[in-house]
Amino acid sequence: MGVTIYDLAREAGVGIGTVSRCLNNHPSVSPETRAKVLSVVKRLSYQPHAYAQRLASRQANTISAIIPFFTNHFFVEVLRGVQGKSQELEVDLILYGVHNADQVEYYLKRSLSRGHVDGVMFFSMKFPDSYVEKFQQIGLPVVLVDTHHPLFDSITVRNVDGAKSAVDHLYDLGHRQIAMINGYSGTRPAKERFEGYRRSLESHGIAVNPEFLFYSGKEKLDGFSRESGYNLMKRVLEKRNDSSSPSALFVASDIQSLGAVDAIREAGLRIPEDLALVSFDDIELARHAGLTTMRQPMYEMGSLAVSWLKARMKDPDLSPREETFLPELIIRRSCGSTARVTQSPASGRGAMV
Amino acid sequence: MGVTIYDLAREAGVGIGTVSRCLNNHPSVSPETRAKVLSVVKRLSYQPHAYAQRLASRQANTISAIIPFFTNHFFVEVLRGVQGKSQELEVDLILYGVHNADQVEYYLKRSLSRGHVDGVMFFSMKFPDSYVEKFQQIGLPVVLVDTHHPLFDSITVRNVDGAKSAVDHLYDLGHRQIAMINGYSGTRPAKERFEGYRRSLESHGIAVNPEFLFYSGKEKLDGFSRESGYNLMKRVLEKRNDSSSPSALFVASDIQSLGAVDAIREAGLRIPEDLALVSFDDIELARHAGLTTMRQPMYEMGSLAVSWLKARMKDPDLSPREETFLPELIIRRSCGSTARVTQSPASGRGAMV
DNA sequence: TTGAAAGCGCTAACAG
DNA sequence: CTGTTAGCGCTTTCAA
Repeated sequence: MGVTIYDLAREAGVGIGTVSRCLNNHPSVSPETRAKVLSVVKRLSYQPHAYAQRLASRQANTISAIIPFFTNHFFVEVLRGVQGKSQELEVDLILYGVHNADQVEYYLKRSLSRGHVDGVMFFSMKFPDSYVEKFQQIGLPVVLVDTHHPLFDSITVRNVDGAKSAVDHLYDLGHRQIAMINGYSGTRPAKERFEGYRRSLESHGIAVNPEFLFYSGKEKLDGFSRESGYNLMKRVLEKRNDSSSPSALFVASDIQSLGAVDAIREAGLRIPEDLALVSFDDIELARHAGLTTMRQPMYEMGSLAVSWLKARMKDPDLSPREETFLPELIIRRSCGSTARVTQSPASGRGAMV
Repeated sequence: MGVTIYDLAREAGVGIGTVSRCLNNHPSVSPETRAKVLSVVKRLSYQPHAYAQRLASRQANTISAIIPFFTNHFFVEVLRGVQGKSQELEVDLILYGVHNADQVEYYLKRSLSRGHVDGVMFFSMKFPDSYVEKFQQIGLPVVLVDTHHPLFDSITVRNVDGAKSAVDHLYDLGHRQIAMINGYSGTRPAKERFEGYRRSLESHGIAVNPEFLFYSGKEKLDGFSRESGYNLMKRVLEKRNDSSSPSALFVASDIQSLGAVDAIREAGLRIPEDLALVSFDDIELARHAGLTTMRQPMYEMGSLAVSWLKARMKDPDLSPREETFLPELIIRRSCGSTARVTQSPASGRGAMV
């Protein structure tokens, strides 16, 4: 069906080894032979057979990304980074989008299949213990993003420092009664972001007021949802008549913040005059809604993951690396800062047609 | 390094052919032999080598998707559909995200590489003429989504009908002075959406008023951008003092509509009281912003693309198929309809953590 | 029902 | 510098 190196060899009057060498830029080929072969390559519009190459050379030149698809915005940005770097490095990217827990194992198994991929990136989910041994054994490189395991490379965000900056910012704006809306307390981001909140207050000599802590239960998406933000904000507002009511809130995620905004508006209150808000993530909707937030460098994380994977593919015995990214404060309207970053009203990112 | 069928054969005391038959559920294997082999398979935790299989069986069980990454929202939804269906059908999905025109050719070439993929899906861009012949020649299945070519399967949206519905809706709400903000007139969506606009007015006995037509130039993203919407709306508002000013607008895309909203707000006007808006696409931001719009069934389009590709892989000689999806009117706040669909305030789709 | 053997198209080691 | 040869791990005839 297709043109093979045998065809090329016959046509050019050389051996297949020579053809292969030409194709792979091997140094020891005379310029004339090379020219001759390459002209035949062009004439017959030869295309190498990817899998034959991969079988013979014993590398797939392909990596896979196992990434949750339900966390809307994060994955999009990260994926951009992954995709951009994969292309730059000329490796193929197999995308495994996870919608539920079962799929994780399925994809892990699939990636494990010998020769299938040279490495896998695993995002935002707990890496199953039952698989770490398998990967170690096979020696298949793994890079973890937004999650952590001591035996693998991992790229995470400094939630504690980020949260602290967020709350510091609120403090700097004069707020002293700062409440927090959080996700499910069993999750790492919830724990760490609370820790940052705690540290900030502590550093300013303010005790954490348990009345000011609003955790979601173990619900859908661990409470990192618009619904949860809405409901928790309702609770915040109910308590408002008490002696000391918060003048500002640190919300653990933008998506919750969006729900909180709905609740605040419903109650006829103004942001930031009545209640200032700072949240976390900087998803695209946050920009649109004017939320002050802590930006996670998602693109960069995705991109770095690919670079690391590639490095590890070259040298599998590197000891596990860790990189932590510091979130950046993005000042918009919701916090009431006068040091607001000016934004042109028409700064959309792109349109679909 | 890995366990091969030779190991299995030796261990089970049979030939490799038999092992292969067991693995592939070939009927002519005795139950005992099968059991014996399969137990060895399990014991040695054998994993087939994907590329060896693919080389020998001459099919890749992999498809690729060449999809623009700059059109933020559309691609995300479509990708969800593609990914979901790929998984259901157990084919691997190679993702080629396009950021600029050059990449298109690169990826096309890459997909063309013999044996690499069994089929390719091509989204939202003009399929280069220079490549249609190549694909035809190699017989590599292609499915086009949100774009069209007579020689390939294509899945598109009925822009004309959708636009007509949008404008009909405005008419039904009592508007008679309906202007249109459009993208660059050279693009298919711009042409078709205008055509729908025209037909709607015509069917109601209203002549198209050239003064009411606002086209963007051939700028970034062909004018399907927030900036363009903003700028065109400014022009609309400047003309407002004239004898007959529009009471409603049909905007060719949500993203432009978002820019238009900015401009309207800046002018101190209200939506929908002073100006009603209906747009097109139903990107996620549209929901958030309360835009009435025509929803494109993006997930379904992605999903169908994979199904079709698979069908064509089975039977390459099918004649080209076409499917057109009818956009659905999603009523929100921007049009001022009282028949508004009720929406819980907290209906976010998902959070990142 | 089964084993042996011939590819699939390529890379890479080995002679020359 | 170049041709030959031996795999890579699997599928698939073809005999037995």
